[in-house]
Parts: sequence; structure tokens; C-alpha cells
Amino acid sequence: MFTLAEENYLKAIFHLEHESKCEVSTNAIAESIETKPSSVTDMVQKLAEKKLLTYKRYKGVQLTADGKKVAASVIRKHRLWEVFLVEKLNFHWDEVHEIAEQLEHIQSEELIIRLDKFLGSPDFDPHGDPIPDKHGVLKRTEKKLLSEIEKNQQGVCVGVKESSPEFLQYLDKKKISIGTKIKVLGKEFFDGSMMIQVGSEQFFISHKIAENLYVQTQE
Amino acid sequence: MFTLAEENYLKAIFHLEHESKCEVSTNAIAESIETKPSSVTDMVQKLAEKKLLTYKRYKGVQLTADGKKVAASVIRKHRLWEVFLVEKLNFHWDEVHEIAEQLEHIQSEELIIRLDKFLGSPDFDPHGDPIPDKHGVLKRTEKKLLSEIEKNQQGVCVGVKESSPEFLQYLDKKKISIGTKIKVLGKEFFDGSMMIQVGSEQFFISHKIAENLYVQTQE
DNA sequence: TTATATTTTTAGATATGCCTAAAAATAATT
DNA sequence: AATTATTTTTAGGCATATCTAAAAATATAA
Repeated sequence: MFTLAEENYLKAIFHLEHESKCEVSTNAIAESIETKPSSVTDMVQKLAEKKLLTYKRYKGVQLTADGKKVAASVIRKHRLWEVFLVEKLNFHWDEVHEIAEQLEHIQSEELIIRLDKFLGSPDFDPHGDPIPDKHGVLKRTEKKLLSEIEKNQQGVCVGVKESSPEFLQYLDKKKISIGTKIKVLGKEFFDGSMMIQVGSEQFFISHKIAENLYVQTQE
Repeated sequence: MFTLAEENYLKAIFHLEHESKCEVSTNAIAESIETKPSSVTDMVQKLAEKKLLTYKRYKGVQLTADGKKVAASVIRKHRLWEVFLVEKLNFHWDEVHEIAEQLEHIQSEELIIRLDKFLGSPDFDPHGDPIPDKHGVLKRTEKKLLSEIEKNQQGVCVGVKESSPEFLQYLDKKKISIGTKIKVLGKEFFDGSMMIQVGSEQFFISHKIAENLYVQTQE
């Protein structure tokens, strides 16, 4: 149906649209996909011809409904495979991205239907990111950064903003993973660092840590 | 490491070498891979430069040790994924080939190590074909056609020669699948048909059926 | 507002992997 | 052995997806 390159462009544009909430620039796509802006222009024109996005010269692009559907389907596959790799093959959550980048392009509707069922139709991937349903719809989540949480409030870790091995390994050391309950005991306004409770342990974390951890608060 | 096209050529040549036991011709490769002989010549020269096979103009090709290793690794992946699809995702054995053709190209040593362990390190795929080990070595099998089995001997179904949906559906109806024990009760020399026992059922099968079913006899 | 900087596009080139058509080598027939 | 048929290779092209370098449009600053 679509080439590997096309799927990767649509996926990247989908993510960028969610970040910036407006037209996506050629440069932004080039950076995200690690290619040159001139290559992006070429591909974007091709995708516009296929009605997967709208494109006006020098004005950036926007996915059409069709384009969004394709992108969401690729993301759904990526995240389902990540769940498989972590839950069934016991990979660590910081090892699965590259493999899922390949698996997301396997073409078979039936495969994804069965994989989803096999995994118990999960709503979130191992990084806490929501898995689009078969129609491309994302479960609405009230996820905030830990740094936005007030003193004496608590939340459940549902994901990370940055996912460098260093950061993930830090979290591991501190026994923080998806599903871990975190309570904010105190906040330093000077530098944004905070005292938190994880299980029975209490310790300080820097603002840099707090602004890269997503938590879900119960409303 | 290797492109999709390269892996498919190596795999096809590997299979052809096992069938004909001698140099593989350009035409044979073209037919097996469904492409034109001229394309085969191109690719074969490229693979020869990479020392994956030896090639003499007009004389056909032969895989080198390196080439065999790559081919066996692709076949190992293909067959492991087929086991996954049938055993874990409940696909029927006649539905998995196309999907495995895609999955076999996923690049990750660790993934295959873990998939193999997850599946219990199987020796055979759902069609009864042996799965090469990580070094590319195949378990020696004494597989014969059911038509070669003598009266009163028995064997375990380990695969099929033909794998058309019609044939596989026939086997399904007769409750014959991989692992099914089959005993030859009698043989008609005139037409090669035979009376067999499968479970508690006894029935006649034609020679055509018997010469398309592989069984393993205990020696 | 004019000059400078940035972003984006065009034009032309490259590598992969395929194709067709024609030439060359090999195999099979008469 | 000479002709015919088959197989294989070469030559020249095409599509995809990328690149560099230069031109054009847009944004920013003096």
C-alpha cells in the first residue's frame, strides 16, 4: 500500500502536528527524519498528490484525514509491537524502539488484530504512550509532567518525555517505571527540584528529571 | 547489513542448491524469485563482489560459506516467526507464509534469541520444515513421503510437499496436522492408494495424498 | 525600508533494483 | 558440422529516494 519512506514521513508529520498544533515546516520534518530539506520537499509533493496531506509552497504541510489514518495505524503497530517485546520477550523498555521501528512496517491487518488480542488489547505502550485503536483514535489521557504536580499531590508514572538510555537507566536505579506511584513531598521554587516518595523511599530529584517524567493524576 | 533484495536472492539460491545439489542457473533463480534473468545477472554479480557466492559467466552460481550463513539465518527467522504466528497468534499454517516473508527481514540478533527462547527453541516450523540453529545447522531429519511407508509401519506427520489451501483444508477435515500419528494399515499396489489410521479413525487415501505428506519414522 | 539571514524550492546527480531489447555464449537438432 | 533454439549477458532506461549546490521566497534586523 505505502512504501516504508512514505509511512515514516506520515508518522513523523503526525507527531510534529501534535507537538506544534499547526502546519509542519519542511525543516522540522527534515530534522525529525534525519534527512535534507530538499528531500522532504520532494516527498511532501508526492504525498500531496496522493491526498495524504495538503501542501502549499513555503507554507508547510498538514495531514488529511487519510494521512492521519495511515500515520495512526503505523503508530498503533509500533506501540503494540513494543508491548510484545517488553511483556512477552522481556526486553527492557529502552531497548525496543529500534526493533519496533522495523516491525511497524509489516503489512497484515489480520496480524495486528491477533497481536492486539494476544496482548490483551493494551491501551498504553511500555513508555506510557497511548496506543491508537483500529480507527486511529487515541484514549484521552490527563498526563502531566511531574514538574507540574503540586506539593502533597501524587500521580502514577505513565511515560517519559526524553528517552535516552542514561535517563531510563537513572529511573531504573530509582525503581521508577510505568505504573509506579510517585508522591510530591516538597518543592523548591528556587531551582524546581523536589522531594518525592517512591514506594517506601524518599529522595530529591532535580527539575530536569521532573520535567521529563509524565504522570497521570487521579481527578 | 544486507538489503531485502540481497537476502531474498541468497535465500532463493540456498533453497535451489538443496533441490538440485549443483550450480544454480540464472533462469532458475529468476523463476523462483519472479523476476527477469537480466535482473538476476545484475544482482548475482553484486553478490559475487561481496563474496557471498561464486559466479562464472554462463556457468551459474554457488553460495560461499558466508552466503550460506546469511541465507540460513534468514530461513531461521522465517521459520521461527511461522511458529510464533501459529502457536501464539493462532494463525492456520496455510496463512503464515506471506507474513513470515516480511518478518524474516527484521534485523536484530537479540530479537531472534529471545523469540526462540519464548517459543521453546522449536526444531521444526508448522509445515514440518527444520529450523536452522543459530550457526545455520539443520537438524538431520529422516523425513519420508507417506507413500514410501510400508504396511503396518507408522510415522508422525512433519510436513507437506504441496501446500495449496485445498490440500491443507483436506488434511484439516481429516484431522491431520503436524504431530499427528499415522499408521499404514494396507496398501493397494495398483494405484498406490492406502488405508490408514489417524487417531481412532480409519480411512482410504489416494496416492496423490500420500505422496504429498511427509512423515518422520522412528528408527 | 533596505539589507541580511533563514527557510524552502528547484535543478541536476547518484545508488538501488528493476525493466526491455538486442547481442553473445551455450545447448540441442538435423 | 551447421543450423536452430535456449540461456545468459550486456546496454540503455526507468522509478524511488536520496544528495549537493544554487536560486527563490520569506522572515528578521539595522
